[in-house]
Amino acid sequence: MAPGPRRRRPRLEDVAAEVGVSTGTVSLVLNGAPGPSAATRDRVLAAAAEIGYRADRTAARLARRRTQLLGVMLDVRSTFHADLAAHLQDAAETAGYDVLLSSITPTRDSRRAVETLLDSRCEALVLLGPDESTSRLDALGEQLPVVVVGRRLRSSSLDVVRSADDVGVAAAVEHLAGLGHHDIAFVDGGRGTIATDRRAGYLRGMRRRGLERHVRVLTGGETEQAGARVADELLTGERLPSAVATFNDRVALGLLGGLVRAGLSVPEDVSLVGYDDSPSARLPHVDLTTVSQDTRLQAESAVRAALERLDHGRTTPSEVVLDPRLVVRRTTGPV
Amino acid sequence: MAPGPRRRRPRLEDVAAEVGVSTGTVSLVLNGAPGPSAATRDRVLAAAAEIGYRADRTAARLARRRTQLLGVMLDVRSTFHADLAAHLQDAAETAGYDVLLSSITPTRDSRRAVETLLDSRCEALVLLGPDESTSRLDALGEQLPVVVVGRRLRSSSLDVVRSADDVGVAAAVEHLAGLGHHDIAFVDGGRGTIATDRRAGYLRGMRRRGLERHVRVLTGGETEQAGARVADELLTGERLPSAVATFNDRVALGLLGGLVRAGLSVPEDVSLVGYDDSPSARLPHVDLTTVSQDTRLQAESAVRAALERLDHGRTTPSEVVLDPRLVVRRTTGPV
DNA sequence: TTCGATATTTGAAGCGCTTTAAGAACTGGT
DNA sequence: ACCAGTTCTTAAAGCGCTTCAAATATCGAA
Repeated sequence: MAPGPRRRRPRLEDVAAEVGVSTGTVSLVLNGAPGPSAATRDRVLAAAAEIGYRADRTAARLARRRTQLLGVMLDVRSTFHADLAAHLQDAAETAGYDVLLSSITPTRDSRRAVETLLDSRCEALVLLGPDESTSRLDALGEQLPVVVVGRRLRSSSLDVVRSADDVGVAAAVEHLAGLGHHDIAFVDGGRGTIATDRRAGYLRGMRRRGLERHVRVLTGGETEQAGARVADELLTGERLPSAVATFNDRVALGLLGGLVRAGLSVPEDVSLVGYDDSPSARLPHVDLTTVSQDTRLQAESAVRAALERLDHGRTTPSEVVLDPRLVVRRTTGPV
Repeated sequence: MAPGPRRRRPRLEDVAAEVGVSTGTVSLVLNGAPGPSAATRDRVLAAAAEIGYRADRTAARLARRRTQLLGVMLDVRSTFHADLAAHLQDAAETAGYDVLLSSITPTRDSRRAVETLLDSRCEALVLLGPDESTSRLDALGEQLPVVVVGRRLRSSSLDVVRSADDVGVAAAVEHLAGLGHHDIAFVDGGRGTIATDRRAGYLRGMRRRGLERHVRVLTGGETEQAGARVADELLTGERLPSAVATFNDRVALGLLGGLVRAGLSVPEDVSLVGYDDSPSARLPHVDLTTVSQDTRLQAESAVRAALERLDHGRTTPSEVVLDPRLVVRRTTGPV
């Protein structure tokens, strides 16, 4: 079929002309507003379908004095962000808002990503793991409702949704201790607030079980490399812990790889717990016991926080801290 | 700090008033259009910065009779799509277009995702691995320029960007044969066009090396489960191939897990090749030899295809087939 | 029939920006 | 000082839709 002549997109006016009413009436009908009679309603709807009319959101956003747009900044290449984004999409849609996704890329930093959102007149912003400084975020929060997801920070103008990292690791320790482990080590994740929280959770978990003297924090990192390094360290050391909790799944995976290559079995020789419940943790040949953050709930909380400000006039900052959930798989077992 | 009174967003008119010129002049300056004198230009720019003016894209899109919007439909939870999306973003930006991302979610199918794009008046669409029927896609293509990425199809109205799957697998076979392998099996991926192409590539690669009588196609699937199943099958069978090429990385990973658990070493006992170069393939303890599709190039090609239609009046369908690239890592070795 | 009340419909004023024809303000040459 | 030729600016007409006061149509009651 030859590419037909691309016709002008039908406008409200075309539908109106077709039916013989004013554009105002058509608009009311299409938006389900009260007023138009049932008869008119039917005719308008029929005509709209007939000529394949689709409202132009661009124009609608301008005319209505609201855009009903929720801006989401994320790194689309992070599976965690992607998961959140999908749920944010759903939650926003339910509330009658559109979502505008703006991803950072190697050549597009968070400042630019946010600017894009602002330029399209988003009414509120949801920032996934933003790397901006607190003061910049604060300044943003003065301009419009901003919800920060996954980063702990106290601010007078921002809302925060995050999960209780310390609780997650403490639960992991509790699980291991419950399996009879005493010699439980922790692989640290560096010096971010997240790492601090998770380490704190480890210490608390150990203390609660009276295992203070078994506390062993190993310097780790955030990647598989770090995990592999720790594996070497443990293998050459004198004492192998019976269980290891780690900063995140990637570290756990690196560690796992290192141990298995050295001929050790998990969980027979060492039990292992990760953090994040990333897709790789779910691979059948990995099947890592880990801690899962409920992305759906985080997304819903973020949308709710934004809407409270937008539609219900809240002006005081809110912080939602969700409890993560331990997912027991096959890398942990009794001593 | 108390949340200040949220001030009205400054408009073009405010800048104009500040400088004492018309809004038209300000608009010309801000868009770098010829006309305004250098002096005026400076004063306008200064005033705009001063009062923190940001143009409202929503209004601009309406006024200019173009939205300069490129709609991208994807499943944000696919790492492959995410990668493409990031590159599409960059490529579009370079060409002066904005990108609108619309993701399918468990509760939002591709039809709705596309509608969102249409409603915002995107000028062209890039669909990543759309699952719609060819006829629906064709119909879409009649309405506006549409580029389908990663799906082989012939259509009179669509542009297609994809990579040559057969070539990729053939390259894998070639690599293995070059290492001295003869007994090279292939784990199949089902009955999609992609699976068909990859299988064809395997057969061709084997034939080219004169290894017809070693051809062995194993029924596989698309997931790690399938790979694990194949591992069992191979282990219980009489003859273990010396190398295996697989439909994709996930299958390869499942297979790898199965073999290692059975005490076999890769690549010492069996060489293994995946397809996709997914993040898991790059994990240090996996380090899978695989075939990579150049996402950047695919993205750039897709944007180019769209712009050719939009800005240069092309009306005949185009198809870009890119050659994938073999990434040799550590799961393949000499016989 | 007539009238007030109620149900519908419409006209017109925007939303914030772009664009362009036309006007104003300069040039420099005579 | 005057004029054609340039260089700058501006006024005004939209873009496609929403909204709402005002106008009109409809209806039951008196």
